[in-house]
Amino acid sequence: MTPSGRQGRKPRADVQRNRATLLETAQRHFLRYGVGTSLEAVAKEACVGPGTLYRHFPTREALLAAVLQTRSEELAARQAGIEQLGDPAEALERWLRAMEEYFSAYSGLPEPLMAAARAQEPDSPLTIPCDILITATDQYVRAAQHAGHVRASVRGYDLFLAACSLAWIKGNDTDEESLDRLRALIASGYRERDALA
Amino acid sequence: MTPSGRQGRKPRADVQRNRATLLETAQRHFLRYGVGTSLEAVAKEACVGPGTLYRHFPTREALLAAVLQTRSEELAARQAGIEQLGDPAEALERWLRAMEEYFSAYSGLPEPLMAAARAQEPDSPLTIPCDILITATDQYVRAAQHAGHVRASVRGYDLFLAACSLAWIKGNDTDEESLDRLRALIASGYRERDALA
DNA sequence: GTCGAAACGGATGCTGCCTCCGTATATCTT
DNA sequence: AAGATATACGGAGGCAGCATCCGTTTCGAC
Repeated sequence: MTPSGRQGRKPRADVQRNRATLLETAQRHFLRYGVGTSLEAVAKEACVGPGTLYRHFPTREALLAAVLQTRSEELAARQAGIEQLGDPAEALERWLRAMEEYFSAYSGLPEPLMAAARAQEPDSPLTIPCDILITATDQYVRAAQHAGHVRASVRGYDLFLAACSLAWIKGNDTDEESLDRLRALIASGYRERDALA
Repeated sequence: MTPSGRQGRKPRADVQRNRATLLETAQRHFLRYGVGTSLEAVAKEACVGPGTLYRHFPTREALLAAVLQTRSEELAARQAGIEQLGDPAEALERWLRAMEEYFSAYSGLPEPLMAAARAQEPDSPLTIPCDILITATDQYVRAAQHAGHVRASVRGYDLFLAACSLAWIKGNDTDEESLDRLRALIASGYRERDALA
């Protein structure tokens, strides 16, 4: 029998401390060097051995997912703000922008996200968060479609992919002007032509 | 004085042979494993030492550019065919599709292309080919704009980026159906709304 | 055949990944 | 307070890939 209900022993203090330090350090390194940064370097700067890092986070993706948890909460906060306004078209637009920024948090982030998004079985720790985002996007899309602002053929997944692409392009140091034109191009691609607006 | 006009010595035969074998092998490996494949493995399969590979192609990008040369010629051929038809809108559409396929030739190809595209100084062997493609795209765009089929705000570079993104998404094993919807979305983004048809 | 330039190729040093297991330590027991 | 034990630590080590350097080989010229 596993001691599932109550643990027979209080969890050790150093575990939580190390985990927190690792997450903090990893976030800094992802920010500075991208998601491909050396995990050994992260471990060293967190003053733990590589073994400890890998015990806490078995794969790079697991670490990434844990670090991303914080950002996800920020995104949720923005989501709450977005849903305040009644205009579904505006809401969709802002949501897409929020996702794009979320995806641009660290350079190289779009790749693992894409990989996780198409996996049906949650073999990656990123699959669940991705599915949540896709579902959320779909809801914004449906609302905007219902109000006649978005073409019927558009799926939430399509715009998820679009946001991912924009983040990818952004991560390649493309100038903001070109990005704005691309965003506009995509927007006028999903918007209904004879919108009531 | 350098013997620039004529070489003082006939080029060695093994040089050309090795180069050809390396290109052939590299193409196979890029095709099977993507542009990130192990260069050591390529050298080994081509029956040369790593030193030889690096002497012929100092960087991964140099090798990639050389391999891509072949594909470029195919693209040029398609371009010739495209310019036959008089419809500029159709021509642009086909050109974009051709570029997308070109970019999808090997998995991981879009990244170095993007990196090369934004470099102004040809520090990468891929910069020149990229500029050629962008210029070509711009010409197709202008022609289509002149005929009133494409919105005035669109630049060739924008659609180059779009094609690159599509290839990137494609390289992440996205299903063809979603890709088609994205292509349609982009197309209806750059097309003029009140087109003459 | 000999010579010299040119090219070869693999040994080498480096970085990063990931695992395994002897050691250290936090918590529990009495 | 001190021993017992589960739990976690950490770094050594094996592996793979990159990129270089230099002693050796090979090709072409004469």
